[in-house]
Formats: sequence, C-alpha cells, structure tokens
Amino acid sequence: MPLVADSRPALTPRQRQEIVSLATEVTYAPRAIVYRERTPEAFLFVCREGALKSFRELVSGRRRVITFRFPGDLFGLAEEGRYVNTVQAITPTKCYRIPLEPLRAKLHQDTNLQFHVLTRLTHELREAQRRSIMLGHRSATGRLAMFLKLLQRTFALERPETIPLPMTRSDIASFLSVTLESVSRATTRLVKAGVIAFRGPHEVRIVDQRRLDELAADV
Amino acid sequence: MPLVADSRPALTPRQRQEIVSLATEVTYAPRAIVYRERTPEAFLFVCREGALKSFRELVSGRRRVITFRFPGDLFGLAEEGRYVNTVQAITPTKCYRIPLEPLRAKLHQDTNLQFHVLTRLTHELREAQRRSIMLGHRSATGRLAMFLKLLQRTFALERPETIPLPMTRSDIASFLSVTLESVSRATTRLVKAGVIAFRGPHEVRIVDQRRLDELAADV
DNA sequence: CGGACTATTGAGACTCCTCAACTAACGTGG
DNA sequence: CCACGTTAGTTGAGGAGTCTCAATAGTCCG
Repeated sequence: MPLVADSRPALTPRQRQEIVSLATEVTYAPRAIVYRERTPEAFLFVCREGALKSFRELVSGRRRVITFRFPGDLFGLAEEGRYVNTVQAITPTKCYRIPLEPLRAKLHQDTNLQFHVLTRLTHELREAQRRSIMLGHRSATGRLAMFLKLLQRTFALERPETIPLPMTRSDIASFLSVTLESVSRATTRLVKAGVIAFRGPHEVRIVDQRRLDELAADV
Repeated sequence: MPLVADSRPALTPRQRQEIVSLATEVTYAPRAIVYRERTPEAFLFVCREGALKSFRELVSGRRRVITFRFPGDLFGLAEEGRYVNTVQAITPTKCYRIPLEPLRAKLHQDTNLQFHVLTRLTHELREAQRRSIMLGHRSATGRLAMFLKLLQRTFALERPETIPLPMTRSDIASFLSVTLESVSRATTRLVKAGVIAFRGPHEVRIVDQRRLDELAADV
C-alpha cells in the first residue's frame, strides 16, 4: 500500500459534506479573475465545472501559463501568505471557495481529510514533473503531442478520443513556452499527418493514437 | 496566516525525535543507487548530508534528471505503489530511511506531523514550478543562470556567493534539457563575461550578482 | 458593417543540436 | 613509476528547428 493514494482521489461523501459546509459556491464568467498574484491568500478553491488558467507575470514582462485547471483540481496555495499565480476563468466556471481559517481548523481536527489534501498535492507534484518533461522537448510538435496526452489523461474518464481544448492557441503557446506561431504550425503538421483532427478550434479528435503516443513517448 | 507554512520548514525537536525513532540512518557512496524507478515503494527518505540526483529513463531512451536532492529534502513518494524516479548518490551521502507502514500509522495519529509533510510538499510543488519556468527559457545561458539561482536559493543559509556544484556537467545538461556541449559553452560564456568564476569544476563563485539576476530574471 | 481578437502562413536571422576531434584528470595494473 | 584506458570537459563546423517580423484570413460581437 502506497504512502498516499494515487491520482484524482475522491473524497468520501461525508468529507465532501464537511468541506461543502465550509465552502461557498461561486461562478465566474470567461475572463473573470479568481485572484491575482501577490494578493493576500484568503481562500482555497476547488474547480467544479469549466476551465481556468493559472499564470504568472515574469520579470521579463512575459506571461507564462503555469497550468490549466479543470473540474476536481484544487488551487490557491500561497507562498508567504500571498498567491503566487493569477487564476482566470477560460470558460464559464463554477468553483467551491473555502475560507482559510475554518479550513485550517478542520484540517487539524480531521487527519483523514488532511491526508486527502496530501494525496491531492502529491498528484499535483507528479503532474508538475510531467510538465517539466514536456518542456524538456525541443520540438514544438513533440511538446504539443505531450500536451494533448496530458489533457487526454486529465479527461480520461469521459471520452478517450475527443479532447476539449477550451484555451486559446496563445494560452497553449504560453504553457508550452513556444510562440503562438509555432503552436499553429505544429497543429497544422499533426492535422496534415493525420494524427489529429479538429471539430472547431476547441475540440480535438485523436485520429491516430499510436502515432500520437510515439510523438509523445516520454510523458 | 497561510494555510501551510513556507519554505524548508523545520520539525519541532519532539517531532524530529519521533521520526528519527522510526528511521534508520543509511550512508551511500558516490554512484550508489538508493532506489530504482518502478521498484515497489518501501521507504521514505530524508537527505541529511551530501547530494543526490533523481532521474528517470524516458521511453525515448534518454535519461532526464528530474531534480537534485540536498540536505533537508524529502524523497521517495511513489505512484501506484512504485517509485517513479531512480535516485543515486552524487557525493558521499547520509539519509534517514523511514519504513512506510509505521510512518503511515504515525501520520494518521499526529496531525501536526502530517501537516509538516503537507508543508514540505507544497514547497516541493513551488520548486517544481520554478524548474518549469527555467525550462521555459530558450537560451542555454539563461537556463544555466536560473539553475545557479535555484541552487543559490537552496544554499542560501550557508554562503551566498559561493555555490557548490557537486554534479557533473552532464547531469546539469540533463536537468536543463540541453546538451552537455551547450552547458559547457554557456559556462564559458558566463565566465568570460565576468558573471561567475570557478574554483575547481565543482564550486562556483558569483562574481556579478546583478548580471546573474538579470540573466535569470524570471525565476 | 466595422473592429478587435484569434489564428494561419511566409521569409530570414539566430541558437542549439549533432557529429567530431581534442585536452585534462584520474585510477589501475603491469 | 609509467603507460594506458576511462571518464569528464572543451571547442569547432554544419544542419535543423524555432523565433522574429510581417502580412493575411477567419470569427465573434457590438
């Protein structure tokens, strides 16, 4: 038995109930800011529906998307009492918003609940490692292929061959640390090679899973 | 007050005592393998002295250094009951080796101790984000500069302008996802530009902190 | 219909990767 | 003690891929 359980762990109904009792349900329109980097930490969030992006203004003036958030994701951990990233809704989004102090108290009471958060964090950590491996690849096509596989993994339970792509090409570029143009060329290449196909700009269908796996071998 | 405390948190003497009572102290010679990826998870480790590297064999046959481990670091978390990375000693190293089952029991008893692990994990998560930002930079020189700043942060308490570099150039290359040659060229460039200087191959002195900060602005 | 935003495509500059030769340091065994 | 092999690191030349700059479509919304 592992020290902590594995990916996307679910809460027990009772734990869920206890958390929900602390939380407020909030909705965000596309482009709405959930919180800004460097503002004081006040809430923890759990995504329920929709998609968000978590990004950071770099000193160089660039903006880097650190990660995307989807239903089930927990976000809002701070450093030195302040949020490190800015989180913004991409699609219409619903979140649980949990005030910090009651949560802290609850965590200190309930070992199991805290253990759940711990599990969630290790999952985050592994995802971060996967993103690092993705960024390690030189070619834009390889990074894009890996990105698609990461999304595929995230949405595994729903439809395996159709992946929603709610973010813009520009967001993807920022996440992959390549230019918007390179993302565009990479998608075109994958489409022409018959690996993927688009149903509109925000939905990808995996046509040739094997070749995608080859391109994204490492992740 | 933040949900979890900030970087490199220390245990209380009593907690340390409790952990130590579970742990065995083990030493590793350079190149010794602590554990291999995909083997069943059995222990958690805490680095006490020395330096280690944590790497992974990629499907493509390459080897990627995921992170380096230094005193205070906790490692050995698994996925589906198996270690995900291989950990190998770089210098002579001492670690605490903690068997899983007693630890799990202790964590479930002691909320504060578990909270400590949680804190440690969030710290890891932030470091992983910093590594991602580092990998986002195109130029090898920029990545190297960021790497040096990350090390500087890690060893902040000791000597600010002298950084130990126990790993080989090849390890650095693997960590930065550039070639060994690029690392070599980048170090040469930084030395010639008067930003850093070497006292032997495994100790760097920061000569011009300002310029280093400029080069590594984002991290 | 205009305007802003998003996305695609093209041409040249730049940087890194690949391949290769070479130097340096180190430890081993004769 | 020295020759040798191994490993680590440096440096060079050419090719590949992305970035920059720029122009062009497509799309959504007021």
